[in-house]
Amino acid sequence: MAIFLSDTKPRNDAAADDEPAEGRRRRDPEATRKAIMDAAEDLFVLTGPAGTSMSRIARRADVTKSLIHHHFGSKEELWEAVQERHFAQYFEIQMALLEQYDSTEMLLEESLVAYFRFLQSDPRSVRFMSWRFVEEEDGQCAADPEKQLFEIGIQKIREAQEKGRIRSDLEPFFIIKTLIALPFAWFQTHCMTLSMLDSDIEATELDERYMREMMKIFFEGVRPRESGPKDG
Amino acid sequence: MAIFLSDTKPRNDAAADDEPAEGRRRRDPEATRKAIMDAAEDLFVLTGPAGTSMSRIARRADVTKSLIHHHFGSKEELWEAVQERHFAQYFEIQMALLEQYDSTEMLLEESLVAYFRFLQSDPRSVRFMSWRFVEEEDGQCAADPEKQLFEIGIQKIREAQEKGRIRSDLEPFFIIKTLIALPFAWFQTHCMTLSMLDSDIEATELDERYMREMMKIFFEGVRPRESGPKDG
DNA sequence: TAATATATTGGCCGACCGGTCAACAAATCG
DNA sequence: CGATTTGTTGACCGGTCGGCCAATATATTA
Repeated sequence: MAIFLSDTKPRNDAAADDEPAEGRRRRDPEATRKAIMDAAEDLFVLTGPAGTSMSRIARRADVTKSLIHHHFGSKEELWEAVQERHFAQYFEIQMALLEQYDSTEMLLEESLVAYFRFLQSDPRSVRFMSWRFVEEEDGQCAADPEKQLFEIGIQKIREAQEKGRIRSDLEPFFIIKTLIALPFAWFQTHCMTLSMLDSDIEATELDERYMREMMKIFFEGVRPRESGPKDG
Repeated sequence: MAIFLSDTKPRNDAAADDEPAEGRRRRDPEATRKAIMDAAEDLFVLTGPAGTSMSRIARRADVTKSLIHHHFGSKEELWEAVQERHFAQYFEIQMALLEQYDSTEMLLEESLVAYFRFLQSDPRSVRFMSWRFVEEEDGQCAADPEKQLFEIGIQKIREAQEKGRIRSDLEPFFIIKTLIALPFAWFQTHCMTLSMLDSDIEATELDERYMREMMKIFFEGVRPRESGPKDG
């Protein structure tokens, strides 16, 4: 139940040589905003917006609660700001990944591996997404950048289909959906998967094995067939 | 932001003909426990454990807060009781689905369709699972019934592999992982998917299309190959 | 029926919630 | 330099949180 999580963070570690010993740093609103968002992101990703209190964020960011309200307004606005910042860099990374994908040279395989590696290296993204899903209230519209990523991805897949790299009888949108689902669901259930299996298996090795199997299935599923499907 | 959700529920709707008008129902601890758990489940699934207050649950169940504590102890214990009850019936359904699967007669296809239909008909299960993922704290061990389901599923797939229905070069555990991931991720992101696409598409029709495409990919991926994989 | 057990209530607790406010201090600007 | 803006603070607000407790009403039992 209890999560150990230090609520205080050294804002600057022993680098105050040109500053008077008794004095505070001279104020720096940008750094303050960043410190608040960093602390908020740490806590939000861990306990979600409902489970995270403003005072906890303030303590962790080493500022007063009032200062958070001064910079961000309400808790919800802070949560949205943190989300925006996080997804901005998420979309940047994904966009870079997508743009370096060239249907004539780079295989879809590499994109899938890249996405898998990204989620593997950044579990926060998985949890962030999960909070969004679970938080979803009435209208919950998908973010515009997300649509944009999908549109580009769809176009790339369509090109690959025209070049005969991918089966043409599949709709690109759904291909992407499954392509995302496979790595995401793995890492979303990562903790429970580990606890279900023998604990002497290394997590990273398990990841590799899943990735291999997942890709075997996926790419056998999407690669073009020479002969039509036969039954009986 | 605001979710409309009536906090009170008629415990018995106008069926008090043999009861004195002024009197309360005579007490019924079983029914009370059920009423509390029903209300708690409604709210937990919607706003999560952290976002749901005991008083809200009490109001919705039409009992006092103290009564909840009397029957369940703490909020966490209530949350666990509700989880247990929900997963008990989830596992019961899944077990029934699994047991009717016969590798000689029933195809894996039908199991996948059945799972898809189940999640489609019961969005609460998706949200429940999601809360568990997101709530995960340190040890978070997988429930025993869950392991049991996996073990049976693995065995069924192994049988199918021996009968040549499924590729033998895939580990059954990972086959199940992907098999679950595909429908689950779809419904977890259902709301955002709908908002991303043109709103004139019917949700159920979209579900059907996803299911078809997902199954095309998955079963091309897991079905046995006559010839080995060729490259170049 | 009396005694006991338990389902149920309303009131209360201290802690904490998100948020506001006046005051102050450090930048900025004139 | 003085005036203004703005980052920052601590005290404080009403409200709600989860939980506790004594009292009461109903069932059960002896």
